[in-house]
Amino acid sequence: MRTRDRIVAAARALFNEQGFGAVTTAALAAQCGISEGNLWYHFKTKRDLMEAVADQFAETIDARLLLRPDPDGDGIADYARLIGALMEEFRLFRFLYRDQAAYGEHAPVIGQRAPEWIEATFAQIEAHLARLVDEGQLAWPRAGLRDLSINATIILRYGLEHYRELGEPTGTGTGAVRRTMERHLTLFQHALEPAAARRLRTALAEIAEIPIAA
Amino acid sequence: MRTRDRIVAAARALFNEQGFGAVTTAALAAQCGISEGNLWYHFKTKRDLMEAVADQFAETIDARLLLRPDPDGDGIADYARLIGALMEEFRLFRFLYRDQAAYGEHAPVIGQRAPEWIEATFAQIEAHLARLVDEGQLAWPRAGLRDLSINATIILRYGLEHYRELGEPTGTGTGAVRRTMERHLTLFQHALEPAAARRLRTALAEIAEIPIAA
DNA sequence: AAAAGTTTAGGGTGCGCACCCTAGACGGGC
DNA sequence: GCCCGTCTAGGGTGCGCACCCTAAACTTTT
Repeated sequence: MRTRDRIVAAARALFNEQGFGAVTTAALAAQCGISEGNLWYHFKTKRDLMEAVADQFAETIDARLLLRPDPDGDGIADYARLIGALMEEFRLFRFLYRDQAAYGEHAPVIGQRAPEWIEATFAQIEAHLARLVDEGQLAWPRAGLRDLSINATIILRYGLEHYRELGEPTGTGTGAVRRTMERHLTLFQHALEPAAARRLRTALAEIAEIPIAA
Repeated sequence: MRTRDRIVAAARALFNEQGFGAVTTAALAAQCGISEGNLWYHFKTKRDLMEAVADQFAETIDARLLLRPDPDGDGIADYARLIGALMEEFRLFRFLYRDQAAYGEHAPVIGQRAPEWIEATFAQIEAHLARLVDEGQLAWPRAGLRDLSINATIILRYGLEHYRELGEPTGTGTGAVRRTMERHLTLFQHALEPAAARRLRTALAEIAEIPIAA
């Protein structure tokens, strides 16, 4: 891996743990096992580094937003795939999801595009849920799918913070990701066809075991 | 109002807007219309000031946690009262609710008590919802009330951030508070007796108009 | 082998910020 | 009038941090 990429990855991880402001360039250089001078060779300012992370964030979101329910596929599997991708994103860029509006100042791409991303995410989830309704796996009024999508997004997104504040560990392997996904299921599991509910639960449990690209 | 109290109130408001770290003591003094020296007369360190705000936070939560559904009262009114108190708290101490775990380092009371507060909040909401079930106003399985309470807490709590990120104004008078409360209603309004749903909606709308102690 | 790119080590700067210090002014209570 | 508490003004310090600089060493590419 190129040094520059290693720096961006380490920065993202440290920002997730401590927040952007609390991570010193000295600590970051040490984490990468490089000299601070080398950090400055690759990035002119700390803000440039933030923008590199933000660009990755944008790319990740753009790629995820391409996910669509397959018309000839399996709605449950497609939905699980989407939720898995979302959770991965929330974890990879946790500091940005913790207080995204505040980072808009540091990285213009975020400030400009956050609203559109959020709306597109709701629409994406809604499309997947609508597929479940079409397949007879979910009994939910069409008019209520948007609200369900929004609520699901909020629950998934803030789930890890929720467990963190309860004093529970939230890192990989702790079960927090699985619990977060299960929590979001409580929004609509009563309206799922029982076998579909079981399949979805199983699919999400498998996804929860996949470690993220640290 | 005593200067010390004015300082604490101004600090809380500025921390809500900018976060603790981004508020300089110089800016705070200016906001209070006092000299910086006077700020240091009242508080030895910035952290002492943080702790004063945190103490208020703790008191507010402890007082709110005393709210109980009145056995001889009206479940809907009691529930609205609780939700109103919660929303007020989320707004008064918005910065602490934005990233509460991170503030545990600055103010020990938060770090030590956050888990217990959160659990108590769930139980409180659950008790109020159970009352609605008992009164026949809400059709919800008793076993599902805890999940509903948790989800409601998360939605209410992060609702303002949600609108903020959509680029919508969230201050007093913008309708964001009302929309947040309505959003949480989408979790269970389909299970509310129709007249009860209308009454609750009306009660929450009235609460949303009450400005918070700036 | 030479050129280009990357990295190190070690010194440094400038700035922002929390906080200190001091003498004196002012206001309220006795 | 005295005492005490509160506040001001204006000067300051020390520290943490992002970032700079430079020569040399090392690695990769041509």
